[in-house]
Amino acid sequence: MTGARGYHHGDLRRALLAAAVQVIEESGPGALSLRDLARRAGVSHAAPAHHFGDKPGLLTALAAEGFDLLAETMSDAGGELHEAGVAYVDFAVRHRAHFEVMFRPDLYRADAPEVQAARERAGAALRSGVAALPPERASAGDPQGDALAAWSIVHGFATLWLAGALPERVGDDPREAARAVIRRLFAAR
Amino acid sequence: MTGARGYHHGDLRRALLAAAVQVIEESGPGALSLRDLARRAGVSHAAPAHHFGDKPGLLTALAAEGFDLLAETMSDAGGELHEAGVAYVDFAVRHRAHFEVMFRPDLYRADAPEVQAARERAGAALRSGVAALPPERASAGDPQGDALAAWSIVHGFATLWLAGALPERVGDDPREAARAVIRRLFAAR
DNA sequence: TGTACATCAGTGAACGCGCGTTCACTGATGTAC
DNA sequence: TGTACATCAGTGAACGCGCGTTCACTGATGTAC
Repeated sequence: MTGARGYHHGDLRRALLAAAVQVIEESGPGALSLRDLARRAGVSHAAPAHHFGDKPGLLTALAAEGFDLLAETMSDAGGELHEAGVAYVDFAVRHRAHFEVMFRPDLYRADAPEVQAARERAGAALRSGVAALPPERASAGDPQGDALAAWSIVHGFATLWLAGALPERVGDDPREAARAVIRRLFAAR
Repeated sequence: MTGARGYHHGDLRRALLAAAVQVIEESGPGALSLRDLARRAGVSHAAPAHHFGDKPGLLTALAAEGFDLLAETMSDAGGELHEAGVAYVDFAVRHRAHFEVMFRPDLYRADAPEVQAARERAGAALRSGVAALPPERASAGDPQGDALAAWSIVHGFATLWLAGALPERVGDDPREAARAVIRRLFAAR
């Protein structure tokens, strides 16, 4: 089943998504073309349409996969908000292609049910981290404000990191640098 | 000089930049083509090359203009960090096209001197806001950490706002919502 | 005030390219009997 | 165990399109004398 050869590819869908990730990491989502992906997967140029219809279709699949992966990564962080935040940044850096697509809703069909569901799972992971904050670190009665602040700070850090906008001084370990920034937001008061 | 007609456009450079802003706001930077901009400016398709050479050249000019405008906006906020942060978000929302390009360095020549200089001015505005923080709101001895946290949180908030990723509950006034988030970061402790 | 000339902004025809889309097709696989 | 048939993944030729780039050009403007 996996790795099959010949007329039928075996797992063209996965191969196309993997090729898309590679292209996006190299040159951004703007450089994506279905013909190019087909070429990279060693398949005729019309084959991708069989699986995804069109480019937004493919990116919708990529975004859904991304939100799923993000939700999983954050949940695995142990229910602690600081760690979930570090996991968020780590996800963005390690899955930069997914991350870039996920937050550019003009590129895909953000209202697709599989995207909505996966996005909701990621949101739940964030909220559960906020709920686990010890009282002296939370804003009394404003968990939504805490969630928005936490999301903003990790999202901003990740985005700036990926854009190469941060000064060298920040270092080359995104997890460590992110941890310091998050700690700053949730210092006890 | 301005508004001239006939063979010579008068201010084609400005007209092309304005058209680019419009296209980016409508469809993102990926949709940009020099031929389309020429069409919108009512000029032959080869004219843009006279002013910008190529697409990255045009976007370099746009990015430089953006960083300049951002530096100006933040400086005008009165030297107070909270207000500079609000101004940052406000800039992103009001000049969304500039903002989107500025932080996608693969689209333009980020090492162009006019970009570097304008970016440095914006950075200075941020640092001066941090320097003006009252001691009970700052991290003793870590102004760079404060600056990074502040930048991350406003950048993240702005980005999420522009991506339409925030829940409705946040409201429709980005300045007000941003202020609450920034206050959360710099609460006295 | 007039003339000659240099400079420069914008023109328009031509080119080659990669793209998405369509469509009749063919090869492989699975299933019914 | 064998045959017939349905289904589905992938093919390959063809199309029209918008793009960037090149290049000899022309119209407008400014300046020297």
